[in-house]
Order: sequence, then C-alpha cells, then structure tokens
Amino acid sequence: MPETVTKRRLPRAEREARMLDAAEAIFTDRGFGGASMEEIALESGITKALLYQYFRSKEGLYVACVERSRKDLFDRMEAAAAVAPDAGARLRELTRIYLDDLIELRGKPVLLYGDAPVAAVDQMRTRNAEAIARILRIDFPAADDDSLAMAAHMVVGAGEQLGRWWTGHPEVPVETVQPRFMTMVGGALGGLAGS
Amino acid sequence: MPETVTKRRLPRAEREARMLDAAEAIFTDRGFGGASMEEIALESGITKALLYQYFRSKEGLYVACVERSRKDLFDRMEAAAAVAPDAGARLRELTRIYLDDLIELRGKPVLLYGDAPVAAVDQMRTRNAEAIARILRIDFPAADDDSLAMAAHMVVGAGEQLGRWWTGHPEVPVETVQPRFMTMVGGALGGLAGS
Amino acid sequence: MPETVTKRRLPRAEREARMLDAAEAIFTDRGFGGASMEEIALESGITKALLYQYFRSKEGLYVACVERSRKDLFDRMEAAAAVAPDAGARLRELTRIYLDDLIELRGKPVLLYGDAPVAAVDQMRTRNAEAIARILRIDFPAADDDSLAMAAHMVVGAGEQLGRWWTGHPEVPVETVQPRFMTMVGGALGGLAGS
Amino acid sequence: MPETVTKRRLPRAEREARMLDAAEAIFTDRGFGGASMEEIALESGITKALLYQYFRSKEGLYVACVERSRKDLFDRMEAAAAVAPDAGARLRELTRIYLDDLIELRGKPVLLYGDAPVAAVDQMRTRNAEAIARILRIDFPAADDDSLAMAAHMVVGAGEQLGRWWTGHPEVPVETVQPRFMTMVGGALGGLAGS
DNA sequence: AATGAATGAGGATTCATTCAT
DNA sequence: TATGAATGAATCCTCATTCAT
Repeated sequence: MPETVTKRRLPRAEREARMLDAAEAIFTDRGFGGASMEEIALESGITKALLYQYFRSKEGLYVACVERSRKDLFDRMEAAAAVAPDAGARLRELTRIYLDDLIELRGKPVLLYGDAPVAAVDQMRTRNAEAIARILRIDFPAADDDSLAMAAHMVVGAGEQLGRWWTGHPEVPVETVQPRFMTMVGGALGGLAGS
Repeated sequence: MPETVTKRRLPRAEREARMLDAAEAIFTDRGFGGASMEEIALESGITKALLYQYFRSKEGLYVACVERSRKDLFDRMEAAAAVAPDAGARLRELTRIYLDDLIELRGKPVLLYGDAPVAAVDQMRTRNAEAIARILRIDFPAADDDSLAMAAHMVVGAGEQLGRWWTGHPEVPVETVQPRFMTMVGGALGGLAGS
Repeated sequence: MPETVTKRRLPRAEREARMLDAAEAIFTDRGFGGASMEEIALESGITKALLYQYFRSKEGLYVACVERSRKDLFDRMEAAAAVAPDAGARLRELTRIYLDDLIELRGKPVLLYGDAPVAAVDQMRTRNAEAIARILRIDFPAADDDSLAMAAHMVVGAGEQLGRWWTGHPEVPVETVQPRFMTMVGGALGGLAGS
Repeated sequence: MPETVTKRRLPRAEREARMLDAAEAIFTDRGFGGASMEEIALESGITKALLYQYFRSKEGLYVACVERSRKDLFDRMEAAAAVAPDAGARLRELTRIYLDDLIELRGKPVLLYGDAPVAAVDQMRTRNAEAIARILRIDFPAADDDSLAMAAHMVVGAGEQLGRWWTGHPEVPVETVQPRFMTMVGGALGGLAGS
C-alpha cells in the first residue's frame, strides 16, 4: 500500500502549498489580525515551528499567501493582454478576467486587502499597478511613465473599491458591472500618448 | 486657598481635540495595529482611562480621529458642489479640492486608510462614496442608483490609490495630477444617464 | 475588621517588595534562565502584566532583585568603613561583614551571579568594585585610580570565587576563612600609595 | 567516476576544529544564552544535526569550546611552573603567562565565563583552581588543603575579574598590571605553610 | 472629571533537539 | 557521515480594558 499513512516528509513544494491553503482559509475567515498562527498550523496539520521555518513570520506567510493568488491573476492578465488582437479587445478581455476573479474574491475579503500590515498590502497594490502599467504600455508606447503609473494606480484602486462594493451587492450581474468598469478604465487612459 | 495651580481643567472640547491630535499622530506613525492606547495617552498627556471615557474603545478613537478630517473634506466638497455654475466647473473645482487635501494627507498614510479595523474603514469609504454619489446626482439626475454607486465607489477607490502613489512621488505637481484624475473621473461617469 | 481581605490596591512600595521577594525565591531556586515570569507572578499573587509594569523585563526584575541585596550589603560596608578607628580595624570589620553575608548567600547561588544576562552581572560587579574602591580610598588617599580600581576588582573577584568555593565546603568555619581572605586583601593593597 | 568534487570529507579533527571556531565566535558575540545552535551551524557551514552528533548538546559544545583554550593555558602554566628555578621566578613567570593570555581573552568575554550554564562554568573555574593549587603546592608543600584551595580559588576569581576590568581599560599596559597582580597573589599566599 | 493600579487573555516567536533518508 | 524536514514545548511580552479612589 503506497497509500501514505505517514504525513511526514512531504516534498517541500507540496507542504508549502498545503500551508498556504490553510493560511488562505484562516486569513479569509478571521482577517489578518484575527488569525492565529496556532490555528493555521493546526489546519495545515503541522507545527507552528515549521510554519516559521518556511515563512519567516506571520506577515511573511500572509504575503506569500496573497501573493499566490495575486500573481496568478495578473499572470493570466498579462498573458491575455499579449495575445489580444487590438486595444479594444484587450480592454474587454482584461476587465472580464479581472471581474470574473473578483466574483470569487468577494468571498475572501482579506484578499481584497482587509486589515493587514500596511507595508505588505501597499507593496502588493504597487505590484498590481506595475503589472497594469506594463499592459497599458502595449497600447500607449509613447506615454510618459508618471502618467501611465497614475492611470494604472487609479485603475487598481477603482477595481479594488468596486470589488468591495460588489461584495455588498452580489445580486448585480457581471454584465452590468463590466461596462461601467470598462468606461472608467477607458477614461483613466484618456489623453495618454498613443503610438 | 486660591483655586489652585495644577489640574488645568480644560474644556471638554479642547481635551478632546488634543486627544485626537495625539491619536492622529500616533496612528499615522504606527498604523492602527501598531499604535497602542498607552502611547496615545502618553502623548495626550492624560491617562488611558480617560481616553476610554471619551471614546469607547481603540476603534472608537480611530473612527473619531479619521472621521474628523474625512468629514471636513467632504463637507467642503458638497458645499462647493452646490454652488458650482455647471458640471464642468464642478468637476474641476471638486477634483482640485480633493487633491489639495491629498497633498496634506500624503504625510498621514493612516488617514488614507492603511491598516485598521476593516469594518470601520469600509464604513468610511462607503460614507465617502455616498457623498460623492450625492454630488454626482446633481449632474446625473436620471442615473440608476447602482450605476451611480459604482461610479462613486470607483472614484473613491481611484482617488485613494492615487493618493498612495502620490505619497511616493511628492515631486509631481498637482497641475500634472489633476488632469489625469479629472479624465479618469470623467470616464467613470461616462454613459450615466444625464438630464 | 480592618483585616484586609482585599489583596488589591497595595501601596506601590509594598507591592514591589513582595514581587522582589517572590522573584528572589524563584531565581534562587531555578536560576535566571530556569525561572519563568509566570511562576514569579503566581508566587507574588499578581499578574504577569503587573510585573512588567513595575520592572520592564525579566532582566529588569532580576537586576532590581539582586541590586536590593547587593546594595544593602555594600551600604552596610561603607557605613562600617566610615566609623572604623583605623585601617587594621577597618579591614577586619569589613571582611567580617562580607563573609557573614556570604554565609547566607551560599544558599542563594544566583546572587553569586550564576547564570544571568552578562551585562547585568558585570554591571553589578563593577558597582561592587566601585564601592570597594571608595572604601579603599580612605586608607590610600594618594593611590592612582587605576591601581585602586585593579585592587578593588581583584578583591571583588576573589571574594566572589571564594564564596563559590565556600558553598561547596560549608563545614569550614568563618574563623578559618577570614584570615585567609584578609591576608589576600592585604596583599591586593600592597604597594598602594598611602597618605 | 573520479572520487568527486563535492562533500569534501574533512578529517574528523578538522571538522571539529571548525565547529569549535565557529562556536567560539558566536558564543563570544552573543553569550551562551544568546547564541543559537542554528547560527553556529550556519557559521560552521554544516547542519545542526551534525553539531549534535559531535557534541551532545549546546552545553557540551560550550564546554568543549571553552575547555580548549582553558586547557591550553593551564597546561602551559603547569609546564612553566615545573621548570622555574625558584618561587619568585615562578610567580613572575606564571603571572606573566596568565596576563599575556588575558590580553587575547579580553576580546572574548565569554571565555571569561560570562553567562553560561552555571554548572559548566563552575566546573571550569574549579578545574582552574585545582591547577593553580597543584602549582602552589610546589612552594607550599606543607600547607593544608583547604587553605591552599582557598588561595587558589581567590587567585582564580581575582584573575577573572581583573580580566574583566582590563577589558574595559585596554590602554593599561601589562607592565602596570602585572606588579599589582603579583602583589595580590603574593598576599593570597601569605601565611601558607612553606617547606 | 480624572487617575493609577491591576487584570486577563492571547499571540508570536524561538530553540534545542530528533528522525527519516 | 551528513542532511533537511519536522517537532514540542515553553516563554516573554503586549494590549485593550476596567476598577477603586
């Protein structure tokens, strides 16, 4: 029976994934402050000490945890952006990906950056904005950096807050939300220097 | 016995103001989680117990603290909105007021809602969005509530994140920021049912 | 019945004394590292938090604790030194006081500086040496500072280690120990510039 | 297959020496309590587990570490004592060897027995005192054991504390220190039964 | 109104140490 | 011989909060 009774000695990657799963669940339930490493360890089926061996601190774990889904989303967006035929399609496609993700995220408020160490959250917001900026650069190759950055940051902020609002209005369908979001993004890009 | 040297019985309002000043400073420095009532009391020159007598809890103090500047800003904005001659002027005027305020706020990240009890922060964001919505209503009397709300929330979110970005780029002048912000707001309003 | 059932609200001084008593007992039993604040608090009949409110840390408590008996001893020695009729009497009197104290200290190894934060212990040794130096100054007003300091430090070190040895040989009477200690001190002073 | 590039199978002795070097450095920097096996292993370039395979425990490592230099010193002293022509020369020679060693030791406070498991340290101090006693026995063959032991312990304690003081006054030359130390030792021997 | 004493509860973090390989 | 994964068990300390005065 290779069925594995021994929980012990998992390959690093898998252990890590399990820990992150547990952490995501607990953080989602209790918020950053409310979550205890104790509980996360318990849920992971391992000891606190191991948690600390893998991630340096509670904040480290939190960051790793949010970063995982953040990165996944933005990687998908950047990939989609690269293959979209034109600016219009890109905008439509990307906002859709984002909003679809938001639908799931609505159930995980922490990942919408609820309470959590400011530094960590800001860093992630900035990373998001940088990804957006890279995408925008495709259609606005001549725009100056600051303007592009501002546009990207505004989009990020708007999207985040839109997500919060949506969390409280789950009955509103994505078909209603997307046009509004697209229009807003379109506005944020207004006046940026194109090719 | 002359009526004494010590215990300068400050009028309640002033005491409160001092407490809020101290709280604002400490919250700003350390974030909500990092701030301790102990330190705030110390900075206020009074005792923790009194802090609790005035505001019920740490969260209460935080809310009072942020609400003070939040309310001031949005009251001014609503007032200005009421007297602006037309939609264009209104937009220009309001974004300017907001950005001018942001310039000061950049030094006080907490007031940009850093870490803090999620509930409290969300409530304030929502209050802000409601104020914005009321203002928008002036120019879009026929818009449906949800669309207006979404627009307002996106504006709030975008403004908040723009503020964060600006904090890290203080050299960028308001003259550069305002047009971008205005364009974005304009976009957010695109397609709303006007008169 | 003014008999006091309420443990609460003791005057600061008395509370402090009780805490120190408890701490001394526990430190003596378990050593610095082995002692837990938990246990000390329990023994004091109060909460850990109060312990931390009075002394800043475990080390702070330890220092306060040892300092109390250290200071007591050296105060007595300085007082005795001041009234002794001549150098010989002074030496006899002081070594006696010291050794008598040592007899009790033998049962409290920690106070002979067992394990404990290096910094704290060294600081106390230095304080002792300074007290000794002040006393020596009486009979050697013309000695240079370094020589006096060296003599004092050697006396302190010798006394400390003598105490440790004595702890393992409790059957040896003070009458046997004192002459040897006196001779040694006498040697340490040899060649110091007198009046 | 050549016998490989990696895993330089160091001879046991050298491995051990490296571990002890690392341990000495870390213990010196952080004190016994402050040092962590983790860090020592890291500095050694090996794993904690191996550290435990060589020395049984943290204390074992510490003892081995200090014993190394302690033994070296006292072996040299006993050797020198054996060949010195007379008591006076012996005293001069030995104090000089000790002080020369101290000069190096001043930079390694732990080896002056800072904080550390009481038992281990006491044992080493006692071992030192025994070595001293053996040496003293040469010139005081008729002295009773207790008196000799006391003298030896006082010398050890005085030397240790002198070393601590010297650490803080590195500018004082050995020529100034030695006479004072010799005089003190001479005193400690005063009245011991000679031949 | 205002204080200083006191608490209760919890939480992160660290470490020496041991297996399975 | 040597490792990397894993543990268990404490421990210190901090904080918001409440009484007694």
